[in-house]
Amino acid sequence: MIEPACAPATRTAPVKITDVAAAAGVAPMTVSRVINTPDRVSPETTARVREAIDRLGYVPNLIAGGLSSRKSRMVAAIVPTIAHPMFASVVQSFSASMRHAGYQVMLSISGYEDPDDEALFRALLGRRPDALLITGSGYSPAALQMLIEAHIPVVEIWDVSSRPIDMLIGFDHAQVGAEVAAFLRAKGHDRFALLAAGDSRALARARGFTEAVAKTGGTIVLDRVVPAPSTIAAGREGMRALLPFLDQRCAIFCSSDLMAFGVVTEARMQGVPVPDHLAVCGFGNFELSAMSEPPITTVNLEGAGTGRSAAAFLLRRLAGEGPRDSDRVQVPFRIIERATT
Amino acid sequence: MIEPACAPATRTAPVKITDVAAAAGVAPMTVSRVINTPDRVSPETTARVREAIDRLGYVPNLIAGGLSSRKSRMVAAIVPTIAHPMFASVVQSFSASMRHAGYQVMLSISGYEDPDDEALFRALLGRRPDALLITGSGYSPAALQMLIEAHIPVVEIWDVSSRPIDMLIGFDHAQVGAEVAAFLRAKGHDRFALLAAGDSRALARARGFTEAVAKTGGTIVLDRVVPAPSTIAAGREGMRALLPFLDQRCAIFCSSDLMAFGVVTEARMQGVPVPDHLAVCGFGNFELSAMSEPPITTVNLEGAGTGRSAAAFLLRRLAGEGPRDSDRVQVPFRIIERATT
DNA sequence: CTGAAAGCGCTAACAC
DNA sequence: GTGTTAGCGCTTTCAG
Repeated sequence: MIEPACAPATRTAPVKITDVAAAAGVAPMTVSRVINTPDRVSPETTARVREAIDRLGYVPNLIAGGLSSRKSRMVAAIVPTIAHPMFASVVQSFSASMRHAGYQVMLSISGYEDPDDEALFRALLGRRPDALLITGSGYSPAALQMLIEAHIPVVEIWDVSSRPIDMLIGFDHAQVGAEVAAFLRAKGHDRFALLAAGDSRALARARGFTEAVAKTGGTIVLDRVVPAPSTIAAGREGMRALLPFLDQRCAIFCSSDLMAFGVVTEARMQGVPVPDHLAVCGFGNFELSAMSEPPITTVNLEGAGTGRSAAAFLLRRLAGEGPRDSDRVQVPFRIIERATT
Repeated sequence: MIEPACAPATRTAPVKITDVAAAAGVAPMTVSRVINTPDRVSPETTARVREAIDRLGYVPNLIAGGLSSRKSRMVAAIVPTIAHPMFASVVQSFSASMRHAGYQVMLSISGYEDPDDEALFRALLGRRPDALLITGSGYSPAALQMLIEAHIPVVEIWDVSSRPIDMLIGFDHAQVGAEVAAFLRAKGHDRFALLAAGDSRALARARGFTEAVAKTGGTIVLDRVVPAPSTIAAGREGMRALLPFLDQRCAIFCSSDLMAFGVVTEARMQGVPVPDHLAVCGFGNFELSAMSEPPITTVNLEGAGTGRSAAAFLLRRLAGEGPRDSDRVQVPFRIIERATT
């Protein structure tokens, strides 16, 4: 005959610190110490309190504790999407690191065009996160002002901003575009196409690409912008739009590997030889670009590394350390040449 | 000459409800009413209070409010990963729906093998979420007991459990496997291979597939399990492992579209005709399976629909409505036939 | 090492 | 419509 470990739920009220204290015959404060600073309590008392905690199934109310201690042990994170491997891995590694340190992540997926960033920030800051991770720039001055007034550590990722609020882990998207252009130019191309999602970072990469092409005397034969986020379908359509310009050799830079894969796939369908007649470069180094055939040339960014670094930055500040020069870092990116260029 | 809208940060203490009340010449409670129940305050008072709120940049402390009202307006969500389009879209649609209703999502990415689900639940429940979304089964009895004792609405997604805690939106993974087997059998196959990730749901699909194959007199020539999560690379490797068995026609069921894409890609490399010599079926209906060439036969599941439904279920409960029979629903799935079968 | 008192910032419940 | 009082459940601070 198996008896349930706990009495049936006759008591519906959640057990609180005073219940545990009464059961263990100590003051509430002692229960609090057992949980938060165990080394300041005698072993015997600790044992008695622990037993009461287990027996009653006490789960401390961190909300109440946070109000009192003015520490929520929560951090907020804002990303435009998690549908893209890049941001998914940033979020995944960031929340793993934060959770490991005892912080819970409140995630906000803002989308690409944010109608009301002030409302979003209010909803987040109202929960009094101890720190904040935000993606890129493009927020309104009023919204940014709210962040500043919140007086919490903020790390911006994914984009170098002209005026970082606090900490920063990003790179210059225009520079990526310029380097891809230089890379393709060095491979002998002089006719280029551009396939970009309509978000500000992708557009910055496109701009950098266009300018570098112009500077070196190349031509842009097609400059196509599609609504963010980028998709394989957009890549295939883009390739079809490019067909009329393929009377001569050409190189295309896509704002993500998804698009690049779409271009390569459609090129194969249409009988366009890659890379001989059309060179393709993606962005993001997703598993797809490495594992599809032909493997696709792309730009690598350490998504997981960015998430971990962002967590490390915030945790250092949360541990009480002050600002440093090294709080603003450039994430290294590099072109990974594969079979499509 | 442009003056900053706010005075420089001389005051570092965060503004609270009493500050606003003093500035507007009303009681704190009135400020609270302006924010939470505006129709119970006269227009003149409202205007005065609003002005003070804006001028001081007041952001209500929802933590304190929550402690008092015993509502956190936060919900916790646990998913094994967000790296897969399926879960990414569930999380995305779920959090959009919840945010729309004023709830913030605390996201926990548990991974596939959870070493300590009790610690995870404690960390989450300690923040007193108003509701909880969890993925699948596989939690320890002690951990599940914590959920029950939390007395909050819980929705389980993605899996039908033998003993649902509360609400449920899922499907029977073994049944998916069985239906895929029947589908392939009807297409004349009698030799089968299986490529599964090592998580419990993928294994359930594999089991259903195997059993159905056995029942109808087919043969499993290869049954390969790889560590979760599934990847394109695992698909390519799986295909190479299958090569020795391809002296005769064969059909393979993969536990995700990523793997199926890997199989198809490697098959092309190896000169194995798809679907004539090898039929391939994936799972998940990611964009990749629809947009790659050849498009891949797969099983469709409404990820975004699941997230929305889960949110709707929880919101209905949070609005005070009681349990219903319809709180447990089967998500429809269906096989989408494309060019690989 | 342990306890008592006094809040944290807000809202429920009850006056007026 | 508005104000007052009394907590929410915990931790800070200060005494023992």
